[in-house]
Amino acid sequence: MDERKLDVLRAIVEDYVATREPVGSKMLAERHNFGVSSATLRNDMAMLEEEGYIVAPHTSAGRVPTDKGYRLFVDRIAQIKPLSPAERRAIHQFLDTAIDLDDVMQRTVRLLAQLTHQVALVQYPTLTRSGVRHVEIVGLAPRRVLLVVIADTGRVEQRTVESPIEVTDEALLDLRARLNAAVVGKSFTSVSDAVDSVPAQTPAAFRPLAASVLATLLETVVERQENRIVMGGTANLTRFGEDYSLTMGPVLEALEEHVVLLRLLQEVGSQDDLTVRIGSENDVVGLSTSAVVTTGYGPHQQSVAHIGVLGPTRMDYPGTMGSVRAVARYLGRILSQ
Amino acid sequence: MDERKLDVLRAIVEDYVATREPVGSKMLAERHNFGVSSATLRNDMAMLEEEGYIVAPHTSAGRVPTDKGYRLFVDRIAQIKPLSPAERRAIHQFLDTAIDLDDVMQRTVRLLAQLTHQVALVQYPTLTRSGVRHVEIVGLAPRRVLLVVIADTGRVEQRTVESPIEVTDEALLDLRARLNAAVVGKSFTSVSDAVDSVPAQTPAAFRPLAASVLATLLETVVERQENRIVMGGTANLTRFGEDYSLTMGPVLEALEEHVVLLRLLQEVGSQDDLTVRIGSENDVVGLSTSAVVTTGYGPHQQSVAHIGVLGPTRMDYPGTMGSVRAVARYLGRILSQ
DNA sequence: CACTGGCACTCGAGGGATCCGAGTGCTAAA
DNA sequence: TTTAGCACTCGGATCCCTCGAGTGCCAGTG
Repeated sequence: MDERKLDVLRAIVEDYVATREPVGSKMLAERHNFGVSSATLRNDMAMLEEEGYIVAPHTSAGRVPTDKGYRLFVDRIAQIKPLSPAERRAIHQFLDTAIDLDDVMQRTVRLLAQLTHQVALVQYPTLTRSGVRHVEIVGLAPRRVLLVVIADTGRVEQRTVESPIEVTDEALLDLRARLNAAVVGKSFTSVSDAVDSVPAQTPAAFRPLAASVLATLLETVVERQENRIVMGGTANLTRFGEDYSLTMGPVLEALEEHVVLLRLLQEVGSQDDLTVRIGSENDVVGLSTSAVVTTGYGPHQQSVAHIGVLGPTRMDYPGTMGSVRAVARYLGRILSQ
Repeated sequence: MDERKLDVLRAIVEDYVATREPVGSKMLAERHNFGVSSATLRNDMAMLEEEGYIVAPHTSAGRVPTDKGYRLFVDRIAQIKPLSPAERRAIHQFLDTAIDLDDVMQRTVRLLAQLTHQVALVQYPTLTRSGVRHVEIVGLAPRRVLLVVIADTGRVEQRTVESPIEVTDEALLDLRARLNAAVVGKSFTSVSDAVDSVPAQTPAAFRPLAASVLATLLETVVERQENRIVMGGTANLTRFGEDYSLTMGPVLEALEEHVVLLRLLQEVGSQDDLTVRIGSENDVVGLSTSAVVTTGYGPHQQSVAHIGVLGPTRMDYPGTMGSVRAVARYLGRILSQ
């Protein structure tokens, strides 16, 4: 691929993102110092169009990047833009004052929305790769107990359990001790193996209770692994001009489906941490004019969940990628503590 | 106020809500059987306009209700529309299968959005009027413990506490027992009194730990009383025609401010359970063309939190009010269990 | 006194017709 | 390979006109 043609594509993407208007050969020659005439650029643009990187909305208008064009831009041209010192400071101030996990998630999502001027998505740390710090059982009623599982990421899951038998304090004490002995320190994925032997060891009188509690525990760690997602900045959707705002209905609908959100966040591309999916690359209906930038995060450089940003395909990729990466790193550092 | 003039206003509101277009005297005479001519209606409309209930967008257009007009409609004209059997069934099916409090809230918000085709808001049960079921303290690190407070509504609050002294199992056991003895069964508002005597009774060695845990406990019950709100159905904002969609930016912004949401939900009007705030009656910037319908809910007929719906002032008030009330009642019934 | 029919008037929406200019592709020359 | 020139296209803006729903007012009627 010709060096100058890449430059031309870069210029088209940047100008289009900045002005929201199709860019023509003349403007291009004026604003950038290519050292060649607009006629030459026209030739290059014709070739770019032939190869499918740009397209003209109609005959007498300039060119607009296609999804393929953005893809090439992201893959081969764009340099991830590092944050400004002011922005870095903002991250610190914003996140360091958080008081608990919920608060961290809330603040992260706001921060990300503010930095990128787009819709921010933050997934709670997944249980899969985290470990169990403590299991607590509390009697609520004669035949009902509350099961609380505390992960070492600070996340807490609770479920009520109906017991087939009357619950005594003695039974609770016994079961609590056995459970904690069995699972504390284990990873969530290995809980199922770890509790295998618990029923057998439990005194026969408590066994029905133990069985139902264990069943619920397994459900909790297996089924509800990656449940919660926080979203923010939806108001930013209106800031991209009418053409995008009008396609906003489907976008908002998609964003309300947790399943969809999870798919968006979790479909990670290569081993490269920063993933960008552009337009039709999202196989979600309604997001054909949207792009998603995601990355993993987690304590100690391992990825336990994802964060990301959604906006129009016509977005500032270098800046967005920089913000997402920076926030993810800082978030990981906070969770490491 | 003349009987027929009220009828005319009703017809104008209903037609305008249905068609989204200013209604003129002719249409009105055709569609409804007033038994009088359009000229008579014109006179009535002129009076209604003089009194500020309706207004003409421009000379040669029909009339549109003002906020004051909607207000009169809601106060004196509208009959709350009961749900259809199918809708009732939907509520049951939707809410009965919920597995925990989070799930109940999630499902409620979806349900409400679906029933009303608007933005639904659901506040978690407030702690203020609920009682403490259990307090749990778990050691996380030598100098850090996790405090978990379980309310009798099933809501769970957790906070980490930094301890000034090394935390021993013995200290935890002691403190846990004392705390639970002091506060279990008490309402959240009386917790502060209930724990007064705890530090004095605590062995001197544990007292610094007790102090910091207590401080956090009080913070939790006092400060974070009415924290969480779930929202859904924002995509419905796009379904009301362009004129409303274009004012959507400010609306979405308002909806992202938790403080604003809380204000919206909590500013209850009279003792009457169903509160409607129309247009400028919401002193929130950006909601001048929106209306909010809220009501309280809670177990055993007492109101511990609020739910509501937000949409354009041009909304189906009778239907919306019916849905909100029905969902609130059923939600209360579920929480009573 | 309330209602009605008639009438002149207003004014926004919609439908051409026209113009303008940014942008294009092509060709021939440097 | 690049450039200058040129004919051509076509969407957007502007203006103008018509159309019709809707209004207010007035004089007449039961």
